[in-house]
Amino acid sequence: MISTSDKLSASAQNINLVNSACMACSNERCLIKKNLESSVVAKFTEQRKQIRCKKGQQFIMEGAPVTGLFFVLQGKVKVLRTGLHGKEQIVRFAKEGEIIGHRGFGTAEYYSISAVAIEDCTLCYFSIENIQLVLQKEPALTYDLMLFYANELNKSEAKVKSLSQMTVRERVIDTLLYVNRKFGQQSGYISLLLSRREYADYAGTTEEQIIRVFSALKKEKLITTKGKRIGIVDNSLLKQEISEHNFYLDS
Amino acid sequence: MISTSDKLSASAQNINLVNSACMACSNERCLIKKNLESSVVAKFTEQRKQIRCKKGQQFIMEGAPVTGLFFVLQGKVKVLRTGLHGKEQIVRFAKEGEIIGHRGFGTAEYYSISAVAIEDCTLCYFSIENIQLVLQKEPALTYDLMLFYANELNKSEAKVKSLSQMTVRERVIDTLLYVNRKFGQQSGYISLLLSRREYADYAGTTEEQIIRVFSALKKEKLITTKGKRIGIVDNSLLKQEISEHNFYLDS
DNA sequence: TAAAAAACCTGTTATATAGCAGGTTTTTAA
DNA sequence: TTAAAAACCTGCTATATAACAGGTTTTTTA
Repeated sequence: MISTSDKLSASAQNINLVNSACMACSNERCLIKKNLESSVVAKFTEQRKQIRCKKGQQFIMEGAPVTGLFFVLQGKVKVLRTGLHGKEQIVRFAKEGEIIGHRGFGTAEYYSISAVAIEDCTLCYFSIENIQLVLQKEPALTYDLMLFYANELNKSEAKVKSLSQMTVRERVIDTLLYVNRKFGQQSGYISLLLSRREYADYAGTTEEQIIRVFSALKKEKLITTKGKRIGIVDNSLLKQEISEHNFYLDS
Repeated sequence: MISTSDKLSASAQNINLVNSACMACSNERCLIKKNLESSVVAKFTEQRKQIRCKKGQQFIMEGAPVTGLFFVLQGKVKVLRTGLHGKEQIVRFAKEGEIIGHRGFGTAEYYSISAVAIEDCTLCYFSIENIQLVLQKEPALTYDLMLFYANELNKSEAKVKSLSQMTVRERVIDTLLYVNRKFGQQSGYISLLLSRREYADYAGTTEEQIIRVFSALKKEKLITTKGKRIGIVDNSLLKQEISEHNFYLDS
């Protein structure tokens, strides 16, 4: 078994080359990028591996042993877990700068989620051993990661609340607002192209219900649709409808 | 405005006295206790405040500004958030050694939950400023706290899954197993005394449903009841019934 | 220990939502 | 460009669960 410190120094000759990859990276929200002034973190990024993923490709398998952490360099990803009777549940969507696979951190031996590219992606990969090493050496990064987890926890609990207290229509609206907030619109339609089924898997309902609610919202001129594309027409009215549920998390 | 470092040195004369409180503490699972060998953490515990709470008393108010973190020294606590139409939702139950109020950490300005003592409690309190100070100085503690958050996140997402994919009966069983796992039984009944309403608020259903499921489980000789007291008769059969939902989290 | 309050229970009804079936449109790929 | 596949849509039905109402038992408190 090769020790982790060996690995960390193994590719010393690549420092400039690989560092420049992170240095040149424009994902300001990336935790690694944010802590790059630390020499420990900078050295850590030598161990970074870059992975390309085609649309539809799965790069984390639920139940597989946890080997490392992924950061989205470019592209969009859906994070999901397989539920009862194979029904898949979409946990969240991720874009540039976001961490994936952190749920398996620490105690968990196996990934509790799967991750699938919803468009062609470039991913940064770090092994668990390297991460644990750098976290022990760089408290600022650990602190940032802790805050990230705290934030994720808040979002997850907001979802618990939404599932247990919102109607299907409200959850669909909540989902639309979430996707729009996160990915924005381009020429009048949400930039993230999802099937009705995927909306359902995120909102915790069925395809048919999504279709029904979309139809209703369209009739009420709150959204427009064109095939799979969804456009938000009246954001504030949609927000208003779920405002009683303490909608305040920018998740 | 008094600087935080001033506060940390203010009660230097109490070191032995106050430290001994944490030193003598028997909550081995407490993160503070676990990191007490660090002099930074030991010094930090000087700032600990002890609070007593009567049964039913609320010590964190949803929406109030975040001032600090609580640790349960003794007693049992329910953590809840107020939902739509005043319907309360119980997020979790806490016992000795557990952290409360961490959800407000970092970005959040206001507590997203309330905390109420379900029996007489003794709490340890630390202000946010002191905690942030000690976290910056003691990476091991930060790391532990990070893992704690990661774990909480897993539990929360397990709950998302349970809410969206389990039937009411399954959720009730899940709740019974959770409470039993966490608080155990005494003379044949679960040590935590909850009303049917509280079970409902945790399981995400209504009082009536809880009562119906309890009746059914009683008829099937899986549990016994005596007033509010619930006894688990056949743990393994109950587990079996929800096993398809990947029941593996000791939350 | 008696009165009041809280908690518990059961039957009935209402309703939101899931599931099914069969059709149409859109997208993908040969 | 056309065929096949995937995605979308609508009406109908089934069903799990919530809500209501009115009663009983248990617990609390004065």
